[in-house]
Amino acid sequence: MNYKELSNLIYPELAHTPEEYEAMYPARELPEGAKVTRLGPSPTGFIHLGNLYGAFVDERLAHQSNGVFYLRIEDTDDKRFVENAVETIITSLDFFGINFDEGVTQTGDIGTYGDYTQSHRGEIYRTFAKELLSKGLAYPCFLTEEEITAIREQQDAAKLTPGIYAGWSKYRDWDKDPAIEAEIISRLEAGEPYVIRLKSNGAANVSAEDAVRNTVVDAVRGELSVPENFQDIVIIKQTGIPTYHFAHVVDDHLMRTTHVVRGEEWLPSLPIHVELFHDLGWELPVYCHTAQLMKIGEDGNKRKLSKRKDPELSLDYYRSQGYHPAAVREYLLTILNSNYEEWREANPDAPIEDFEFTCEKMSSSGALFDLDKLNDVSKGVMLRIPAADIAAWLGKWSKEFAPEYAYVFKDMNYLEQILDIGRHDARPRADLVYARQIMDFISYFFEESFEIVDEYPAEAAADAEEIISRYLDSYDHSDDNEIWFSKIREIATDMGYAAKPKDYKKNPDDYKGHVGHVSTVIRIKLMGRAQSPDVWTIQQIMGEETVRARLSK
RNA sequence: GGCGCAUUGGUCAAGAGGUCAAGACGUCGCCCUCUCACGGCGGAAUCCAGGGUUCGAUUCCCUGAUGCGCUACCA
Repeated sequence: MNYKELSNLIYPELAHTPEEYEAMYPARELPEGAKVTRLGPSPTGFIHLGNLYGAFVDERLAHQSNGVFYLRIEDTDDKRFVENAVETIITSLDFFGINFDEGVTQTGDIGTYGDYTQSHRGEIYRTFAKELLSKGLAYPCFLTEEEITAIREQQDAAKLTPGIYAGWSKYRDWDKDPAIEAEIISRLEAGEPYVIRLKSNGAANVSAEDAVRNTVVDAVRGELSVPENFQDIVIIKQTGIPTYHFAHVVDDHLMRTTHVVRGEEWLPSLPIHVELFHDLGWELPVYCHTAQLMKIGEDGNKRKLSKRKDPELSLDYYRSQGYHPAAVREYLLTILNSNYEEWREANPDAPIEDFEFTCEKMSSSGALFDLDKLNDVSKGVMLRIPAADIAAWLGKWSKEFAPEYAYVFKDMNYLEQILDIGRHDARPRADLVYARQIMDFISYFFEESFEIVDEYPAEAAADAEEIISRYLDSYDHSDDNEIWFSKIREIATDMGYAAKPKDYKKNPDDYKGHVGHVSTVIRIKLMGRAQSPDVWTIQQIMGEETVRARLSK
């Protein structure tokens, strides 16, 4: 029996030939330089910051080159499937502004290079597996788990590289041994389970410097010298489903992906992909192996973001804390491209799309996620969003994640005024960070959440009652900021406080305290806390009634 | 164990064979100031180690260390 006959025995009837698939999915007609990228999540229903990080690279690369960005569902691991996962993936990415041009959507596939769900593409994978079989570049393998374990033990004992490769699977060279040929045929006919393995051309167990190497250009890391693969890796599992390696090669070729963006954990399997592309006679895509986002583990060491261990890094965490998607995007870009911050400083109001993202500017070592930095970036982003938009966005957030704050949204006009305090000054305030923080920051504006949390300053505590009553007596809601403050000064000096903090600092013995202490007493009575924006402005927004009520309580 | 990738302040990082080794976040101090925030000024803080090449290496080479990853019919 020759290779072709064996391939026909394994896959007797297939709808199309490889050539037909090539014709069905022709090279894309796109403008010069357009990049085709894809996101290929497994439907585990969990997307974290690291996924978003990668998705941004794909999205930017495609969209800034007028290319195509598509979503492919990589569900070749049947054990990991989670219900509704696809919906979760699409909606969470959409929330952060990641939109696909093609591929799987909630209402079916879009585009002519599908099907975009790997589990629906069995026929295609079989066709190309058959192609490899018929050329003697793949073979059926009946090794059982026990046999493989035994092989591994022998290899360990002999200090050889573990795995199935030349010399270890008797099925590899079936064509040279009639007995094995007969065994394969009879087991195939009996319907016994088997996998299809690549019959690698590489030489096994040669030293690192003697290994044959190929040069692959990686857009992030530059030239990579990748050693030749020699492992007979599985391309089609017992279930008939392809492994990632095979699906990646077939899909990215047929879907005409130009740039494969993936995490650096794939670097070690690059040799496999290089061989597969070569065996199928296809051109390699441009690889962009990105560094992983890391975090500090319990042991104080850096480690990869983990789905299991870091639920707080799930995208939902940021949504529920109420980080604005634009802030998360902005932060991601700052760690994605080292020249982004500089660009942003020069173009404070430009849309993010104007920034020219490049793989070359990506770091090849993993960055730690930095919440402080995110918060800082967020302040700047929030400043650029109009108060009305923030108010509306907060309302949506509250409905979904924090209904207990419903009272904040009863009067949207009131809320907008609150959010806008000090934001249009020459040196605007930047104190809005994320929704939960904002709820706390503005809590004193609402009777529902107003409470006295700070104590009067020691310098003025004894006089607090008198300060409040004098203040209330002199209070005129129509005073402008200047008159209002001159009255505070008057109360302060009257009662033995310095009109200027400097005077008090110079001669602390001449005064009980300074005007700041006096105004802090008022601030605490009114806002419940020692720190807040300008008192006069807050009073104007709160309204006379509330001000008088709080002062007289 | 083998293989791969990485290594500049606490964090993110720029950088070139000769620099006072950018900048941002954080931190500390001062200034502005009714508090806070904003803003301004200033400080502390970094080239993993050892060899080699060189007049000179943080930069180039080697070795080691450390971290991360891969070593599945998971992706």
